[in-house]
Amino acid sequence: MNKTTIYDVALRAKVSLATVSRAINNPEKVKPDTRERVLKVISELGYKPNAFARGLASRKSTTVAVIVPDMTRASMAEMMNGIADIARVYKYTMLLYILDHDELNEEDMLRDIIAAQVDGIIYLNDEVTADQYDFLLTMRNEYNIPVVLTNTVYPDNNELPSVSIDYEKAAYEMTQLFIKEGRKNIFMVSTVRKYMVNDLKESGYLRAIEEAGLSPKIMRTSGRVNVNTEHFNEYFKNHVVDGVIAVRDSIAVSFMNVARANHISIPEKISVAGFQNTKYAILARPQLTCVDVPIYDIGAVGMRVLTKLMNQEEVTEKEIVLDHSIIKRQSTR
Amino acid sequence: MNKTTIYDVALRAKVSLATVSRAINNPEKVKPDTRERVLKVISELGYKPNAFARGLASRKSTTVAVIVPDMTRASMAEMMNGIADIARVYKYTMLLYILDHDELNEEDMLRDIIAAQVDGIIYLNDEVTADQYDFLLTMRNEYNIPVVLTNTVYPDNNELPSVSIDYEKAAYEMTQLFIKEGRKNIFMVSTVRKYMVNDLKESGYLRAIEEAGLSPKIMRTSGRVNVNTEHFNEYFKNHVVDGVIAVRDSIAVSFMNVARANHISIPEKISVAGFQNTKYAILARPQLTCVDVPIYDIGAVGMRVLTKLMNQEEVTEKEIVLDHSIIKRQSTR
DNA sequence: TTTCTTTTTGAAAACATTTTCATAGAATGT
DNA sequence: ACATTCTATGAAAATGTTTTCAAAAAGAAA
Repeated sequence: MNKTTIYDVALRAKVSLATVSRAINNPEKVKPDTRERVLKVISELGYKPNAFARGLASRKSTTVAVIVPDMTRASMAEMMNGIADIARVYKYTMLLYILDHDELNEEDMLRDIIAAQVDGIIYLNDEVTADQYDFLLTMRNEYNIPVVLTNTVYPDNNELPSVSIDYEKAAYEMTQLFIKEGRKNIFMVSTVRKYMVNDLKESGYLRAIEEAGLSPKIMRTSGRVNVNTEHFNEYFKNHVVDGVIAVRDSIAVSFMNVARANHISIPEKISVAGFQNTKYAILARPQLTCVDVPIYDIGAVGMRVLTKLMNQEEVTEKEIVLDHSIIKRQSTR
Repeated sequence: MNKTTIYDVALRAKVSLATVSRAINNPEKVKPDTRERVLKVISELGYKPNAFARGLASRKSTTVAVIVPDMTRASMAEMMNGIADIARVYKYTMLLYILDHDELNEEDMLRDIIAAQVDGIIYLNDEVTADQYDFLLTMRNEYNIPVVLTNTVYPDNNELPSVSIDYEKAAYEMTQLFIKEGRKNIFMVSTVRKYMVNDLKESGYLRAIEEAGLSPKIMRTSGRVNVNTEHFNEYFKNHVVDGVIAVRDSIAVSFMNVARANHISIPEKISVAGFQNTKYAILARPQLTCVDVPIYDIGAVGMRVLTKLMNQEEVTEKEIVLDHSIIKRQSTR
């Protein structure tokens, strides 16, 4: 068992506890030779301060809460990697809260998070409900815990810092691309369930369509593959279509499958594009044109911003927008 | 700020700290009416014990370390969901350790984990190196922290409990299926990099092939899509093939793409199958036959076993094997 | 030197719990 | 009614740090 405490170190280095503690946390406050002596003993003994005692005494945890609605969403894993890499650099530990079927049981979680005394919260979601936003605001304002949103923006309120891309613009550009290709009947395939980011994509699409004097056509389907396959078959029987921009890669691929089944060639008859640049896009045939979202970077930058906030450093930008790009592949011409 | 401490509760309920603590942690040791009175005050005040003080005093953390090699592997997310759901039920908090490029920096992590005083460790990986296994054994044997492996087994040593499926058998069955279809030149496409689970799949494949008196053909490729596409083109120019069993869905899909590009029809000419039953399998055309691995359950059961171990309950089975099934789709006939 | 700052250090308090030990009171047995 | 066991409670110790405050040591200024 690891029983090495700060006492052991102090004893062996012939200094007091206070000095050991300082040697670790405020090295500049202890004379160079004693500091070195202490540090040497620490490494000899393999001493590591007990996280609980430390947290209790300092009222700091060097822990951040990572709140995730649903791990299975494709973007989450990559974003987590970004967060983890930065957290490692700054020596933060991650406490993971996966929401229960998207339910944020505020009572419980609030208590948990308070009890854990996390130093910061990073919220990973393409969607924030008003309740959830309120909850996060409470955490920040009442409990003084910095909060960063990644891959989301909350409309009409940028009180909480966020890191994302400009989804509106991305959709706008993608739509323009379709228009330049001469497409006239461009559909946006969005989700039935409302997501903030999808709203942004829709409005970018609408802006481009209106500018071009075309008529907007938004179809909403389920994110579930087997459901939307049926739905596509039904829907496009009655509609003329020569372009489809889906809010997710997987939906785009799903549409391409339906098109192939109906012997409609892509991209000759219909151009198709998606969002995110996942593995689905590359494995699909034809390979899918899509908006590349720098998901890893969003996580990494989000965590970096959080470290700044936790150290009371000034954060100049509240709403950080990273660059996206459009990756042209074979599903458009 | 949340300043409600156990003192406030004690004062208001007119009992001592000890009683409050007991009312929370050992309800049976306090008289029903006092208990109720205390609990009532607790909820009135919204009191939640400080996790640090609690951890410090009790030397327990109700926290488990979840060690993940790389979040982006498709199975991780779903497994995490399983773990999280069970952790929630048993009120455990998850500390997430994502390895740095698969490197387990033992020194650091060991210290971290010790310092955090986690009550248990759950290790998510389809691969455990000897070093990593030693590390985990140390944690268990020297520091008395229970460890559970999920989706892995370590050959020739089942000291540490594990939860997985029988990959050997699954591969064996899949290969038999191909043989029954009359396939003679069945390839197993595995990874260049060695993974324990892939070794198991290979040996299941070999067993079936040998039983049938066919000659085994194992090809190893990269997991990276763009790399293996090239590789497939090259390799199968010089080989007769009528069956391909890939160790991952994505590799199988990747192979199907190459086959299509070469106008080889699936499943007429070649049967193809994968492992895991991911979304790739469903989005692919033809849809992919594959082994369904109950990934969520593996996580959930793993976590459940860990809770038992943490509570010193007896765990009868050390090596838990969950059921798999073969899902037949259009890529086999 | 002597005095005044500044730096470095240690003693002790604070952090918020759980747990041990002792004791008062209630319940049980005789 | 008395002795004995059991139950419910509180006082105080223990957990392992950080931080405050005061004092000692060192350095600078006179």
